[in-house]
Amino acid sequence: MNIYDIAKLSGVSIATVSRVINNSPKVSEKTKKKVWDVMNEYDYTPNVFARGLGLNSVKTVGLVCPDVSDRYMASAIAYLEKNLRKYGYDSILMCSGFDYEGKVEAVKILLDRRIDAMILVGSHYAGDCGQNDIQYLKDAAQKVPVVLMNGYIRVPGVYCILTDNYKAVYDTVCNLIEAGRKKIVFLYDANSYSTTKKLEGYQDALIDNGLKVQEEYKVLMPNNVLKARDLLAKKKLDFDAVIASDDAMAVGALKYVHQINKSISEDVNVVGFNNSELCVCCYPEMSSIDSQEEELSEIAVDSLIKVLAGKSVRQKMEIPCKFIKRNTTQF
Amino acid sequence: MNIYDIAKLSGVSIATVSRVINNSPKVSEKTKKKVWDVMNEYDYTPNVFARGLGLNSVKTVGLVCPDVSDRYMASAIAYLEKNLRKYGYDSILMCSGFDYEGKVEAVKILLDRRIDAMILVGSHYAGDCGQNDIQYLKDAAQKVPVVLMNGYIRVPGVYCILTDNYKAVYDTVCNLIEAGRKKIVFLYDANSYSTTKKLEGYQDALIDNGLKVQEEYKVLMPNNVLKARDLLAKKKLDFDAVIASDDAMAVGALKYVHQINKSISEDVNVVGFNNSELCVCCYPEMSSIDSQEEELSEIAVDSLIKVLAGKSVRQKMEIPCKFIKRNTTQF
DNA sequence: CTGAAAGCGCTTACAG
DNA sequence: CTGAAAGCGCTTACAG
Repeated sequence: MNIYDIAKLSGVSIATVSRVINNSPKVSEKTKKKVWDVMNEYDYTPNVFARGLGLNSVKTVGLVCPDVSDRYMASAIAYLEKNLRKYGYDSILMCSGFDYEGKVEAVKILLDRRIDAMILVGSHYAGDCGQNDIQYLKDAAQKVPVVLMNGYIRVPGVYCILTDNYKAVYDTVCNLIEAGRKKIVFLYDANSYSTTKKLEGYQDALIDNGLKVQEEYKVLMPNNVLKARDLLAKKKLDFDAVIASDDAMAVGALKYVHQINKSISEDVNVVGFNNSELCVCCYPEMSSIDSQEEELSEIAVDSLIKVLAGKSVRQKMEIPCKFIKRNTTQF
Repeated sequence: MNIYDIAKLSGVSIATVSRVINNSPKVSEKTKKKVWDVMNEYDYTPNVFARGLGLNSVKTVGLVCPDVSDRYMASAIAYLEKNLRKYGYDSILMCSGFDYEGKVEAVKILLDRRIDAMILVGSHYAGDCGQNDIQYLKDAAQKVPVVLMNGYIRVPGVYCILTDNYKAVYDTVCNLIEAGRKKIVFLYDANSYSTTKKLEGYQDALIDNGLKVQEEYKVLMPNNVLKARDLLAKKKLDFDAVIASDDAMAVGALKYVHQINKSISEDVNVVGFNNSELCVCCYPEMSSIDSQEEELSEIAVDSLIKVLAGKSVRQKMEIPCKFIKRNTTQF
């Protein structure tokens, strides 16, 4: 069943059928209805490939993230898919991995599929692998609009939507210091854009409060509860507060504190990042900085739709994080 | 730049170019190389839409799950995407939600996109909404191969890959009873296929060990740590073991036990399901039943590829779960 | 408001 | 091993 069949059955030309499919205003209501009825009766669906050939688009956006099994990315992807669908866009998912090659390949596959736009989730696309490694994004942005969620690069055609991670960490560390903490550890798992911002916030807060930035207090580690715990145990660092770039490491730290029989809240404060369910699994429950995936996703999609409609949109949009204070962790 | 340009530039016909694109064995190595060189030089990529029109496929599979932000589904989707890509298939993601309408819509959108196959993740597609609600899957299976991950329905063209949830729970409950537990609670959050199997395993184990199945010990609740904890607190149930259909509820139970100053392991055993990172966040760490997403995803993709290649494949494939015993929970 | 016709860029059966 | 030609099923500028 194709457009010719429908045309024949409804006694019009294929041009007219095409117009009613695309809801063209130039068709009379009467013929519109006539054709619709036939299409419904025979359960006709236009062939996407043919439409694609004609229109050079099938309303698809590429969603790329290093790994959807990561809680943060999964939740972003979920919101994005939902929001995009509202506007009739389907989502092709690519888990690119964290390596440069994987990222380049994912972007290439998507471009070859003639997607209408691309949304990259997580700040691992903003050049954490070196200096010139965003060339592939620049190239991609020449072809389709590119949205970066939680990363920032100043490239025409790349729209960046992010939360203010610098400020979130800066403020938190200031609060910790005001509450009397002096030996504050920063745990992180990557050198991505957002992590770098968090690190800067951490360092600046220390400096602005007259504390020294100590190298051994900046700990790079796997983002994994048990590994984080054990690494801290091995290092035997002496600290009275922890802030981590993701919850899993923070929970690991919390467990370590437990292990050495210190009291969370009394002796040590622990703050996580991303406000995942992990925060309420541990004891005591853990404060965390919420990175607002839902809001970001919404802004990302709205902006993208505007861009696709030819409207102008700001190249960088930053919203504040939210500090989620759990009763049991006080400062 | 299209196939005509390449043909002209390499001095052959478009038929030949098409053949080298498709790596047809009928082309001489010499012309193959000649054409390849031109394609590479001009960075030519065949137009997917035109290919789609000609081949009636663009090597895409639809991935549908109720909600990717669920840990279990996210991890399955991640593995599926990765495995499918190995075979050159791209993945269109659809988060259908848990309602019937959403599921039907997701499947329809995918079918309209002329996907080559469909993989449904989670057992919510196996008819948890009523009796006749799998008609849309039957219809879909007429058009493309359908794979159900962790669900089972006996429908031609629907291939079901699942873990033996019944046995996993049955065995666990038997072990609990042998260890002296008598008041075993079962927590669950839905009436999906797999949950129903788990519930059956729970009940049969009780019966086979001469215990009574008590209705108040089967607790339907939201799959959420704090809500689970609070609901149990409100119910004031007296129990000495808990098994849940997902980790979050189990952790909630564990926290409740903590709250009433009972000892996990001494007084109460708690076992979760899906072996997520939540299990190691709580204290003490929690045992859980691993539902083998990675293995399932691999089998799912392998089977699908076979089906697409016209080979025959078993309609139902079931593998055992793995019990993950954490040191601190003993029985 | 409607139709005839060209065009989108491939694939492939057929002939050689 | 290679090419000419038809076909895949749409969209749309043009003419009326």
